[in-house]
Amino acid sequence: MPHESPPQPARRTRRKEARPAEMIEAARDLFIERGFAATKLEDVARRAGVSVGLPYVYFENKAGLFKAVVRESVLPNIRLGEELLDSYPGPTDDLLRLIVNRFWQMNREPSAGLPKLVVAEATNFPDIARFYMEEVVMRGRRFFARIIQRGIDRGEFRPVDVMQMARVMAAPLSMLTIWTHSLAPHELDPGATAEGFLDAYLDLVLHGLRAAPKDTPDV
Amino acid sequence: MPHESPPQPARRTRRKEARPAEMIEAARDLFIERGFAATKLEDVARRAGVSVGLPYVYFENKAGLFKAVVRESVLPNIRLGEELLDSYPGPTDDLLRLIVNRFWQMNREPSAGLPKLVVAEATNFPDIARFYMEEVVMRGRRFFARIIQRGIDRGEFRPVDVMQMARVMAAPLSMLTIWTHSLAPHELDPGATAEGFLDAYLDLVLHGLRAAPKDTPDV
DNA sequence: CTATAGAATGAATGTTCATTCAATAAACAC
DNA sequence: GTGTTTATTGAATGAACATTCATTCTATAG
Repeated sequence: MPHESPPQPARRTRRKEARPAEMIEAARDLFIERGFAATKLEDVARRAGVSVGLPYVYFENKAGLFKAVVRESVLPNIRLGEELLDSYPGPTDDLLRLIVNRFWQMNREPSAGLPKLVVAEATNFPDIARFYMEEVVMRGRRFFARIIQRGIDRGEFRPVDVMQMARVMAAPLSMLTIWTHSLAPHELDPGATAEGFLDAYLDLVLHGLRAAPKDTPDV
Repeated sequence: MPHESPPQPARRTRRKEARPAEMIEAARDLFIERGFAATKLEDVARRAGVSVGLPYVYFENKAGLFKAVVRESVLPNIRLGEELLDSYPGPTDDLLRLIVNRFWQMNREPSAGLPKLVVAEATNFPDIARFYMEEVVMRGRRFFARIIQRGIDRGEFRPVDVMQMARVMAAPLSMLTIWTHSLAPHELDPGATAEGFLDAYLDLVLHGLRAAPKDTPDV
């Protein structure tokens, strides 16, 4: 008989640094798909390519892993749009279009399932809910508030209650993200695409905020 | 010693007709609060005032109870707004304001937590997801589409992609409902009320759909 | 008042996991 | 090579929980 197992990555490799991230990623995907309670740690371990016992070396327990998932998945995606907002010189219309485009790209990443997960588990994990409120929700509101304020300051948008309008503007995008990871796979209307939704969203928002209704261009 | 237990409802009463509804209600509240997997049937039974075994007399198992919860909780609240839409004679602006008011009232009922529950469990219960898509989502979209079409037909709203805009218009309301049963209890901004949200929502939508931008009133 | 049907109970069962930890084997020092 | 450290394993443990069903009790008929 010739040699054995050349392509297999050799079980029991020691990679102390890479393990936590790999387990967090595996846990994130399964928690998002099935929810916290319905996810077995054994499945997480299998997907991460480790044994059942290893998560307990790096995390206190299942809840600790969950908290790590939320904390680690939240931070990366936050600064992207904020930089854009600060540097963009053109009209706020176009800025918003650009931001929606970036959002649409981000929405395809696996971590985009987090909002659904957090919403589903908020009651069972109050400290995670608080963390998410501070780090994501409040930050997101301020982000949209700044965009609206920018439009008002430049005379492009009419004056509105900026903080409330920020919440309303964020809502359809949050809903789209949650939707993508829940009911979207069971969509019955072939025309109900994310692109169509975002087009209509921009249409409504830009018309709804526009300052000087002097002309009425089509679409 | 005088008599015993006059106010107690006497354990082991036989009420074949009332039991299912009572267990469904108890299950609904707990499923919404904790999620399906994290809810113990023993807790459901206790809250419904029955023994652990009784749910299995009326439902096949825990999943069967879950499905009954969704099916029973969905139907009641649907026709309310549709009747209003058919009978209302005035401007579509006012009709929408009225509908949002009714929605706001419905949002306080316990069954308003269903969207969050369905979204959270959609992946684990595909047939429930399909049912909900048909009975609630599609119906809701058609409802909003009819409102928009009504406004366009009456010359009050500008022409838009009606089906897409219906989805966008429904999104903030769905989001508010989900929000109420997830992160709202951890709100950090005292000004972030549901009323303020709905005011801004109406403000945005009515300006965003308005047909003839001849004047620019405040508010 | 007694008998019968069937609604309701709750102790018992079996399974499904989260969690533990003694054993194993990479990696590295010498 | 040999010894030491420690990352990793996976069988074993025990608790939690869904589900069952023989028994108990209520309501109603006769």
